[in-house]
Amino acid sequence: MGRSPCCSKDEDLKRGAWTAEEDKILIDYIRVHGHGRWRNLPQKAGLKRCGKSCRLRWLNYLGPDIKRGNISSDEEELIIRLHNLLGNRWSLIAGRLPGRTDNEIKNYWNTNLSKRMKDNKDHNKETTTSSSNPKHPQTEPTPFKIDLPVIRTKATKCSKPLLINNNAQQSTPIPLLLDASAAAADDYCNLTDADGGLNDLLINSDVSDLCYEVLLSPYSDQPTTIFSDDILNQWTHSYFDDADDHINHDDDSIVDRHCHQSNDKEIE
DNA sequence: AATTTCCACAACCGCCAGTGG
DNA sequence: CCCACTGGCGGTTGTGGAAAT
Repeated sequence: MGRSPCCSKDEDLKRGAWTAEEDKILIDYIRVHGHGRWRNLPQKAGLKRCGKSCRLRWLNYLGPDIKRGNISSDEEELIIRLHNLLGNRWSLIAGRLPGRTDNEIKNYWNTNLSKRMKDNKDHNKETTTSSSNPKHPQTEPTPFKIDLPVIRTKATKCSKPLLINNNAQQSTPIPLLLDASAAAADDYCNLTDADGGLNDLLINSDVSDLCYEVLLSPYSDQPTTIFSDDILNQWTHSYFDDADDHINHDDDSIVDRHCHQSNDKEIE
């Protein structure tokens, strides 16, 4: 016997678009009682809605900090950069855009940007193809082999930072790699949200300074984001300085993180 | 003017992690 | 440890309006 669903489909609950009246009821209720306890909220507020639906309505539409209106070009550029960096991690991306919700950004990406990105990609492919000389085919370029530990993102949460990949034996610290293109992969370690610390760093930092991009493969025009050592040191120290009881610092080591999740894999 | 297609976005759904009893 | 509950996330769907035919 599993958990009961958020709202039974048999119940006489209203679905679909919210009316102005329902909005008002929800706003008034939250103004007085605050939000939380979403499951019981509709009943207490007198709404024939599922709690989850109320929560979504509040978070995505009615909340006081929600910014309506068109996405500016600055915001768009930031979304593109962050998506390149983080993949489909809309809540993280939204955290960098005050007043914008993850849903809004997700919609904007799906309707505008993803198509544009695809078009750009196609255009690049065409350009590359048309510029090649069939009589003198170039040898396939050798993929740039980079022997680095890779952390692929996963859209799940970490709660505890654990030590730690010690590369003290290496003469130069190796950069960590975040492969945003693998964001949907199921079984890789997550680079974010160690008790919120890294999230905060991501959210509160200027991403344009965080990283640089390289093409690891000549077969893909999808750049891979590499964080510079400086940034990683900054991240790891500013975060872990506050958590010294968790961490043993090692001067020449790059701090690596593993998730608490049992299915986390070793970095490659 | 009527119909069809496309687009934007609000809303829904299923899953997962965290939490507390 | 187990289980139920809650909140949160990302993917997907539904729908109304605009544009095209």
